[in-house]
Amino acid sequence: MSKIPKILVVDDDPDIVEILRYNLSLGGYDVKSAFNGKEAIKKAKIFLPEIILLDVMMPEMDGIEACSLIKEIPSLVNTRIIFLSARSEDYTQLSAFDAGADDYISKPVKPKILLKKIESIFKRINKKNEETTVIDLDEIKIDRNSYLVYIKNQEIALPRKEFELFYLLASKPGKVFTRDEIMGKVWGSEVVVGDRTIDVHIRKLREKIGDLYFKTVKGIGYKFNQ
Amino acid sequence: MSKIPKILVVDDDPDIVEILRYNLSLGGYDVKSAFNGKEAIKKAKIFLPEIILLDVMMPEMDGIEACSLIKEIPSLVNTRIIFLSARSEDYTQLSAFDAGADDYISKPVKPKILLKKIESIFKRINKKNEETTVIDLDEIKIDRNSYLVYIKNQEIALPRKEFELFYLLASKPGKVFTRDEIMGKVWGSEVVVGDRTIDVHIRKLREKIGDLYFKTVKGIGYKFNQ
DNA sequence: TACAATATTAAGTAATTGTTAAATGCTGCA
DNA sequence: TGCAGCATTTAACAATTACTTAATATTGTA
Repeated sequence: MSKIPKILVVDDDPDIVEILRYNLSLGGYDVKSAFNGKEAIKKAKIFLPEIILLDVMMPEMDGIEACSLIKEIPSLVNTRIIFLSARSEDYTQLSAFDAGADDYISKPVKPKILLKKIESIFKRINKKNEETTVIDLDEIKIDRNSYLVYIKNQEIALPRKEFELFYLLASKPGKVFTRDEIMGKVWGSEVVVGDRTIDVHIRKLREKIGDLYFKTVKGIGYKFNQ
Repeated sequence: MSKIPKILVVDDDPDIVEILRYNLSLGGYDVKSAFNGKEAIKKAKIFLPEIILLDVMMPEMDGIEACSLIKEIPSLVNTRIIFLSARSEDYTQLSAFDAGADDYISKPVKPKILLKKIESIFKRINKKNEETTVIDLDEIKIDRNSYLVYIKNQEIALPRKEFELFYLLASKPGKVFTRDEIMGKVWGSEVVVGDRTIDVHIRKLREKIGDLYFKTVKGIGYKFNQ
C-alpha cells in the first residue's frame, strides 16, 4: 500500500517519453520507459507496473496489438493501460477499448490532465483493493465479492445495506462505530435518512446473525463482538 | 466555543444565496453572503467564518481560484470550504480538492443535506480540538475511539457523561479539577445543571471503577489518582 | 461544634434505542 | 408497461437507559 506506484511509458518518440517521464517523476511515481511494443512487453513483465502509458502508433508493433498481448499475461491482468494518440478519431478509441484499454489521452498531453488521470486511476485501484476484502473470523466469514456471509459454515444471504453495515462493524471487532460514522460509511455523506433506519437494520442483523454479536453503546453507536 | 457558528455563502445567483441564507439561518447559523470570488475574500477576512460555501462557477474569479487564495490567508487557514456545483464530473471535484476544499455538494442543494454536512463539519471541528484519543496508564486504559475503559484488562462500558468525566479526570492524574472546570468541559458552558449532578456521576464512577481512584478535595473539586 | 460542602438514595424527567407494521422505492420479468 | 417481490425507509409507540433533581444523611474543617 505504501510502495511507490510504478508506471511504464511507451512511445517511439524519445522526446515524448522524456516529457512524460519528467512530469510523472515529479508526481512521485516510479517511471520506466520503452520505445516499442516488443520492448514494452518485455519490460512490463519484469517491472510489473500498475499503469502503462502506451502510444497507439509505433513501428514494429503498434499499441493496440501490444495492449492485447499484455492483457493476456497473467501477472499483468490488473495493470491499467492508458493509450496516447495524436488522433482522436472514434475508430482508434474503439479498437483501443476493445483491446482492453482503461483510458485514453490525446496528444499533445497536458501534464496536469495526465497527472489527474493517473491519480484518479490509482484512486480507483485502491478502492478496488479495499472492496475485494474478505473478513475471516473464527465462526464468521464475510465475503464481499459474493455478498455472502457464513456463520459456522452456514451460508446466509444479506440485502445490500444489511451486508454493508455488517461488513463495517465486523471490519473492526470491538470498535464502537458512532451513528455518524455508520451513516457516512454505509449510506454516504449526501444521503439523509431518518434516525430509526440504522436501528432497524441492526435489528435485522440481530435476527439473522445472532443477538449477542451486536452491542449497543447508548449515546454513541454500535459495535460488533466476536 | 459557545459562540454562534459563522458561515459565508458565495454565489453569483442571488436566488441561491437567498435560499441558502434562509435555510442556514433557520439552522441557527450566523450567515453572510458575497456574490463573487473577490468580494468573498474581502468579506471572509473581516467576518472570519468557520465555513465558506463557495460556488465553483462564478464570473470574475471562480470558486477554485478563490479557494486557493483563501487558503493562503493566515487568519483563514482553519476555515473549511465547501464547494457548490452543478457539475459533478471528476475533473471539477479533483481540482476542488486540490485547491483545498473540504467537501463538495452538487446542485440543486437539498436543505437537509446541506444542514447535515454543515453539522458534521462542525462536529469534526470540535472533535479535532480535543485530539488525544487514548489514555494509557498502568492498570487503566481509556479509549475515546471506541468509548471503552479497561481496568486491569477488564472491559467496562460507561454512559457518555460518565465516560467524559472519567476521561477528563484521568487526562491529568493528580490534578485537581474544580467543579467549574468539570462543568465547563463535560457539560459545556451553556448547560446549567444542579450542583449534585457532578457528585452523582462521581459516585457512579466510584462504583464502577473503584472507590480509591477518585479523591474529593473539599471546597475545590475532584482529582483522579492512579 | 456548627455549618457548609459533599454523599447517598430514590424518584422524576429526558434522551436514546427497540420494535413493529405499513409505506415507499426498486428491480427484474412477463 | 405494469406487476410481483423484495429492500429500504418511515412513523408511531414502547421500552430502556441516561441524566438530573430533591430530599436527606454524612463529612470535613474553620
